[in-house]
Amino acid sequence: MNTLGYAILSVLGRNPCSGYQLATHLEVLWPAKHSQIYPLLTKMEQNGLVVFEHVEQTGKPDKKIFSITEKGKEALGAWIAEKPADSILRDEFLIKIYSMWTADENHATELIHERIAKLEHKVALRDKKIATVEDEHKHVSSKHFGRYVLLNRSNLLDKEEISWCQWVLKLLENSNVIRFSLGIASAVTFNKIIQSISFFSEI
Amino acid sequence: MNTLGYAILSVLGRNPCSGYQLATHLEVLWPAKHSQIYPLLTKMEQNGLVVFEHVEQTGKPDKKIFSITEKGKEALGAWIAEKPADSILRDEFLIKIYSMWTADENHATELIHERIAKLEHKVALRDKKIATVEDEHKHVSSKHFGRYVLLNRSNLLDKEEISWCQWVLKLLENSNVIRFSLGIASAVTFNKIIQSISFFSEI
DNA sequence: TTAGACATGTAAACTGTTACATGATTCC
DNA sequence: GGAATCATGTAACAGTTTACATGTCTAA
Repeated sequence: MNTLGYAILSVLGRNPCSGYQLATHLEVLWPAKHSQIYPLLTKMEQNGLVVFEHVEQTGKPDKKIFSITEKGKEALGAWIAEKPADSILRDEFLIKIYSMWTADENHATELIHERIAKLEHKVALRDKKIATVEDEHKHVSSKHFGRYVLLNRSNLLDKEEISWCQWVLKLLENSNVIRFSLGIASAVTFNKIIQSISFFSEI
Repeated sequence: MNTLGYAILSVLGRNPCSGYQLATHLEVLWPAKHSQIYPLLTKMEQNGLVVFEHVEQTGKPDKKIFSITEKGKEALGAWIAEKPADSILRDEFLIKIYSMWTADENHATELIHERIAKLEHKVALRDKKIATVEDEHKHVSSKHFGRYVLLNRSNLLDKEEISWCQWVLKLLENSNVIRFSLGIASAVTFNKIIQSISFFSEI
């Protein structure tokens, strides 16, 4: 069993659901496409980790509702007790930021503004989700506690990244000020600008 | 060419280096094993994006020092101008946190403490790296500016995650207080505890 | 003396993405 | 009329990891 399998067991541990629903719920935990989820569910069902029930629907296609079994819960519990593997982040944005100034300096501001817009959008969506979490699910005793704290985690981190973006924008702006004013600026003005650039690193 | 290829070009854009060195430098940009890097470098060399020079060494194995070509710079520049793909984060810790309380509540505190330790270790290492960045490389004009801002980004985010971990620990602690004191606590005390639990969400 | 850094490569296995396949319903 | 949602599946391909291979030097 791979990590995706345990992620699936985690989601099913709260609510039985279809492969289609799993694909959306997994997004925050361990992103996967339906083409990976369906075959794995079949395999897990054969191994007795999950069971499913056919649900006929009118107007919509029929679906299979999967639930976790006792064996599945045991397997999940054993896996959780192991130390988690190091996290892996793959983000093209980081590569582009890294090389931005060697390749095309003017494009940098646009790239960062688009990043901010995306992050703000994500935060807004999650804020709505957090707002619908009822107070009784915000406590350790609730099975929705894990989801609640993870939603908050993502938002804290995304907001922090927005702050970082704004810091970088400030650095870019200040460097433009220097460039435009170098011809007329006195040494005193220049030093003031240089000092203002490092305002963030002192926080 | 895949994203790893552009990540390699990005690193070579600053400093020519060997496949072995690339493996370490790529860690923050696009993690990859040497078994993936070496064959790709050969392919990129055949396509004229990079060139290499044999360097004989005594005591150590010989190495190939790769540099980016003009064609490589053009390819990188064109790729940077495209919109970055959505970032992908795969983190087993998140799955374990999500399921922690259904499977084994007592283990949660340990898991989070280990997370904090790891994050603090990473931050300390990066702080050292940031400290060695000279002031002239902290400006947009430097080819090390990208690395400098990315180091700061990672540290800001890791520090924010440490705060989040401490918030979760607080929630867990408070729930224990409630559990232990329920038999003797007055309604007033109970309400005070409940209020203290949400202190963080008001920030 | 044993682990880790330096250094490069290949092969097999596994994981993940894209494309192919089908089809009704609802909302703009 | 077209896109999105619901719903499940397979096949081919691309990307990533683990294991196999080899060998020296240095520091704990």
